[in-house]
Amino acid sequence: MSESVEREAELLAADAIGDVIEHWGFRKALGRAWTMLYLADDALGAAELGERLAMSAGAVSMTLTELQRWGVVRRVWKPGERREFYEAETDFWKMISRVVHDRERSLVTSVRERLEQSRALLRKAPSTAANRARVERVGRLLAFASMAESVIGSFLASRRADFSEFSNLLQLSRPSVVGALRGRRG
Amino acid sequence: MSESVEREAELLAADAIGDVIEHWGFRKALGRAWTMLYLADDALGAAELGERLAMSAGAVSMTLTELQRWGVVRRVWKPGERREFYEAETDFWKMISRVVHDRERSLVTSVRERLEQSRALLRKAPSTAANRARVERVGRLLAFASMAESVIGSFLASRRADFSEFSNLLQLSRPSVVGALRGRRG
DNA sequence: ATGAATGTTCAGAAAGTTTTGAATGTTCAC
DNA sequence: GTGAACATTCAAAACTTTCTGAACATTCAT
Repeated sequence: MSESVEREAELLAADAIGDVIEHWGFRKALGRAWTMLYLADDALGAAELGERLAMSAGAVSMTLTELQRWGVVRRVWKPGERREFYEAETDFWKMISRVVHDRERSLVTSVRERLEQSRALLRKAPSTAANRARVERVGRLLAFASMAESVIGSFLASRRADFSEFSNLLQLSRPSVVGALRGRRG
Repeated sequence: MSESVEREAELLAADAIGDVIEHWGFRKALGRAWTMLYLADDALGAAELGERLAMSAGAVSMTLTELQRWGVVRRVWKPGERREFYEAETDFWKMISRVVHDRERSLVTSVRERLEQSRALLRKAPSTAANRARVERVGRLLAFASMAESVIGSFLASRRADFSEFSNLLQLSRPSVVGALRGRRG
C-alpha cells in the first residue's frame, strides 16, 4: 500500500470539491470524478477511476458521460491501448463559463418570462391600491432578474475566471435598475 | 372568484421564484412562501398563506420557521388579533448578504481546509514528479477557493445588492492568485 | 467468426428529501 | 380552569434522486 497516501490525499480533495459541486446543484459524483482526473498523474481509464472513487462501473459511465456533456472532461486515445482514457479540462474559465452559460442563463430567462406573465395578469386586474403595489413588486423582482441576466452576460463576455473585470460590466446595470433594487416596502 | 386573477398572478411569480431558490439549493417552498408574502397586500397569517400556496399547516409552519431563521421573513403582531402574521423582508441586499454570509462562506472555508489537508499529505509523500504535480494542482484549487473567499468577503463588505462596487473589492484578488487560475495542464 | 476487454444502459434498490396530518403545545378570553 | 384558536412537532408517506449490477453492445486481436 505505498500509493495509499496519494490516494488518500486525492480522495480528500475530491470529496471537498464534490461538496462544492453538490452545493451548486450538481451531483457530488461529478465533482469527485473531475477532481480525481484533475489530480491524476495521467489520463485514467473508467475502471481505474471507479476503483479510486469506489463507484460502480455504471455510475462511472454515467458520470463521465455527463462531464463530457458539460465539456469539463475529455476522452483521449492512447496509441496501442484498447480502452479509452479520460482527462480533466484544466482551464477553470472554460469550465465555469460553460456551466454558467448553459445553466444559469436559461433559468434566469425562463424566470423573467414567467414574472412578466404575472405582471401582465396583474395589470389587467382591477387597479386597486393593492394591485398597483403588486405590479410594482413584481417589477422589482423583474428588475433583479434583468440585472442578474446582464451581470451573467457581461461576465461571460469578460472571458476571464478571475472576476477582475467585473467593474466594466457592471456599468451595464443602469442606475434605474440599480435604484429599484434598494426598495423597501412600498 | 373575483380575487382569482390576483391569486393566479401571485402563484405564477411564487413558482418562478421558487424555482430560482430551488436552483440555489434551498427548498422550493421557501421561495414560494417568501414571494407570496412579498406580493401580499398585507402581512398574512399562516393559515392564509397555506391556503394561497396549497400547503399543509405543517409545511407552512416549518417553512416560516426556516425563513425566519434566514432572516428573510418577519413575524408581526397585529393589535387586537390573536394569531401571528408574517411579512417578507423586502430589502434584497439584506437577504442576499445574509444568505451568502451563512451559506457560501462557511462552505468555502471548510473546503479550503480540506484542500490544505490534502496538500499537506502530498507534501509528506515521496517527491516524485507526479506528486509534485499533484501538489501544484491542489494549490490551484486552493488559489481558486481563496479567491472565492475574498470575492465573497469583499462582496459582503461592499454592502450593496447591485454589484456596482465589485470593482474595488476585486483589487483584493492579487495578481499571483489571478495568474494561477489561468493555468493549463502542467 | 470468436471471445476477451471494455463501455453503456436501464430497471429496480437504496438513499435522501419534502410533505402530510394527527397529536401535542401554547395562548388567551371568558 | 376551560375551551377555542392557532402554531409546532414529528413519524410515516410520498416523492425524488442517485446508485447498483446484470444484461447488452461494441471493439479489437486472433
